[in-house]
Formats: sequence, C-alpha cells, structure tokens
Amino acid sequence: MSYKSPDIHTEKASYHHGDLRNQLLSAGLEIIKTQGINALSLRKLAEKVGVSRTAPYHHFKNKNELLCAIAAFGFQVWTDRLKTIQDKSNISEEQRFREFAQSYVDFAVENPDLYDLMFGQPIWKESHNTGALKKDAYPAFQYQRDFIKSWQDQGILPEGFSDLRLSQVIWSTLHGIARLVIDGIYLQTNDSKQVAEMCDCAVKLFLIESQSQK
Amino acid sequence: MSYKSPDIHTEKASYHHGDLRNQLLSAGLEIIKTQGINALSLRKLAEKVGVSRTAPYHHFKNKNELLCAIAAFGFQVWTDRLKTIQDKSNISEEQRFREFAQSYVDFAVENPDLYDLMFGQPIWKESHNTGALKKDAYPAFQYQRDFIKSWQDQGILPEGFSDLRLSQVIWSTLHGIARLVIDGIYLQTNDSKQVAEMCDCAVKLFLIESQSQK
DNA sequence: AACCTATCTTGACACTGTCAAAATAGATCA
DNA sequence: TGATCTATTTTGACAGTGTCAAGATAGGTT
Repeated sequence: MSYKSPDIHTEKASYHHGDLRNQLLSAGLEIIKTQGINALSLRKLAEKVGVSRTAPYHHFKNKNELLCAIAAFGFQVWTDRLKTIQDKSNISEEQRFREFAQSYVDFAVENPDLYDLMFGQPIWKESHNTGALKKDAYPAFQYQRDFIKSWQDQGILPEGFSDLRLSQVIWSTLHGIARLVIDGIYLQTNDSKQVAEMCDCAVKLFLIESQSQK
Repeated sequence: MSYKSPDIHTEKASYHHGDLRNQLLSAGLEIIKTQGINALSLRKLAEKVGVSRTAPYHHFKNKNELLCAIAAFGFQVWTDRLKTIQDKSNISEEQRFREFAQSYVDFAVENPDLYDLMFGQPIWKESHNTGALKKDAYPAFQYQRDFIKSWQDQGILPEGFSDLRLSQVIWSTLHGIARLVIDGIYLQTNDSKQVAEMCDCAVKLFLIESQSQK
C-alpha cells in the first residue's frame, strides 16, 4: 500500500524535481503511518523529500488539499478491498456480510491514522476542495450501499427500511466501532479479541437468520 | 449550560485574579460553541479573559489538560440528560429507549464542537492526564450500560449478548451516526429529518418488538 | 514587620501554515 | 541555434501557535 509514480524513472525525473507531487503523497503517507497524522507538517514533509518549505504549494493549494489527496488514496485502497470481498466466490452471503463488517473495522485498526484522516473533520468540513476527495470517497459509499441492497434482496438483511437508511445505520455502527477503538475510548486498540466480538455482535444483530437467538 | 463560579463574587475575587480557572473554562467553552474547537488557542483564550499568555499554565499543566476539563464538563451535562431520561415516568420502556437514542444524537448535533472535543482523539490518546477526564466520562458510559442491561432484562432488547457487548454496539451505532452527521460526511448536519430517520431505523433494528416487521 | 508561596507577567524559543518576490531551468518558437 | 515563455523551486518574511525560564506581585502566615 504505497504511492507509485506513473513513470518508471521514479528516482530522478524530467522536470525540476520530477514527480514531486507523488513523492510528497508517498512521504506524507509514510509519516502518517509511522508517526501519526499530527506529526505531519508541510515543512517536515518538504525536508524529508529534500525540497524547500514552499515547494509543495505548487502542487497543492494548501495543506488541506494535500491531506485530501492522501485521504483519497485511502478510499481507493478501501474500495479495492471491497472489490476483493465482492469477488469472493464459494462463500455464503452471510459470510460475506461478516467479512465485510470485520474488514471494515480491521482496515481502520490496521491504518488508524489514515482512517482518521479519511473521516476526520478538517477534510470534510472545508467545503473548498473536497470535490476531488468525494470523487474517490463516494464510490466506496456506493459500494457499501449496493452490498446492503443486495443482501436485503437476498433476504438476509431486514427489508423494512430503505437500502439508504439501512446502509447508513450499518455503516454508522461499523464507523462507530472503528472510531471508539482507534480513538482508545473505553477499550484498547490492541484488544483484538474484544474488537472481533463487537463485530460479531453487530453482525448478529443485523442478520435476520440469527434473530431467533434473540 | 455554562460554567458557574463556586462563589457569588464572580466579577472580582479574592486572589490575584480570582477564579481564573473557572473563567478560563467558561470562556473556553464559549469559544468552542461559537467559533469551533479549532479556534480555541490558549493565547486568544487568555486575552479574552484579560490575562497574560502564560497565566493559564498555573491552573492547567498544558492545553490538553484544559481541554480535558472542558470535555469533562460535557460529560457531566450528558450524564444529567441521561438522568432526566431515566427519571421520566409514565413512559413505556420502548419509548425511553427511543428517547435515549434520539437524545444521544441530538446532544451531538446541538453541541458538535463540544462532542468533538469529548470524543476527539487528542484527549483520549494522551495517557497523561486523562484520569480526571475518565472520572467524569465513565459514569456516562456506565449509565448507558445500565440502561441497556435493564432493557435486556425487561425483554425489549435481545438477550443473546452480554450487556457489555450490546451496549458497546448500540453506543457505537449512535456514536457513528453522530460522527457522520456532525463531520458532514455523506449527509448534512442541518438535515434533521434524515437524522431522525436514521435514529428511528437504528432503534427499530435493535428493539425486539419491531423485528416482526422485518 | 518579615517571609512564604501561589499567582501572574515578560521574554524567549521552536515550530507551524502561507504569502510575495526573486531565481532557476525545461519547453517552445524564431 | 538562440530568445523567450512558463512551470517550478527557493529565499525572505509574517502572524500565529504551545510552552519554558526567570522575574515581579501581592495575599496569607508567622
């Protein structure tokens, strides 16, 4: 999971610096993963890439736009994972739903700071440049909604609600679990057993089949 | 919903400045409510209260500790609202559950920046001084858990799970809805009709009685 | 009256995001 | 080829941030 330059000559490229934009994104993502989102400053990032403080401003309007670009990458990764889940054959639909739910929380727990960036407020609240971000984020949302709708059609998720509402609520549940876990509220990130149990509990609550156990 | 000084002489008090600590908390809360959490800087806060930049450091170890104190106040307010819900008589338990869920999201939507502070990472991730914060936060969590347990005992919430797990998942759902809404992800804060519908959907999913509709 | 100690201020440091103006160098066209 | 254009990068600067160290102040205590 890392940025790749579009060309082969990643090291030294044609223009002044070459693919500064890509390297900024790549280095930014690495800082986020290793030192956390709060440790990412434009200046340190520029230094890491070996360029002056203001060079990034010729590739991103401001810091927020750079963060949006990294977050967009995160959404691409998550969308890919959704595709993988969709493409799995010889698997029951209940199992696919379980995997979807568990994968969602896993993705957040494995990339807490990236997830934090993807769903942190600064990015979404600034109404300026979120257009590019939404372009990558909405497919993921749509994917999830399509999943839910298909499970409703197949009768393993309740049909008393619109697919929009149900997908919003299920998403909220997974998002809420992810947030509480990675923010260290009430429970700890490293307690993977408890996290898995929470996912399992959520899945069972939604699945129609296991309602008899209630 | 505002800080009150313990004494009557709020204006000018005994010591150097008087109840600087309380005024810092009060002014900080006001900034958060009016200008948002990101607009709150120690320096502007000090200026607002009419004191030098470093004066707050004699009442709070650092900025995080001040934020924790404000967040703790938020938890007190929320706990009070939980009590109000608990004390309501001539109301069905299903209705009490509905009200609990709706109130949770309402509280977040009405005080987005305070909620953001209460459940934002910086506060919870710093392991130093969260002791005082937990003292005010955990009663709220416990309250919620007791609610869930009582509803399980009364047979309106599924009993196939431990009250801990179920309360964690229900809390996650409400927290997730709240976060998605106030962070402006996918839906807008001001679309109160949609938010209410999401709450209603979540409530129906959890309540045993409405399972037949599924 | 002398001291103590909590409180507050001034000065300073390192860090941040961002703008304006100058410098550089690849690309384009004569 | 050489001149010019334009995208890119740099240097300098500004306002703002959290926080520390050292000094000033003033109420409470002996």
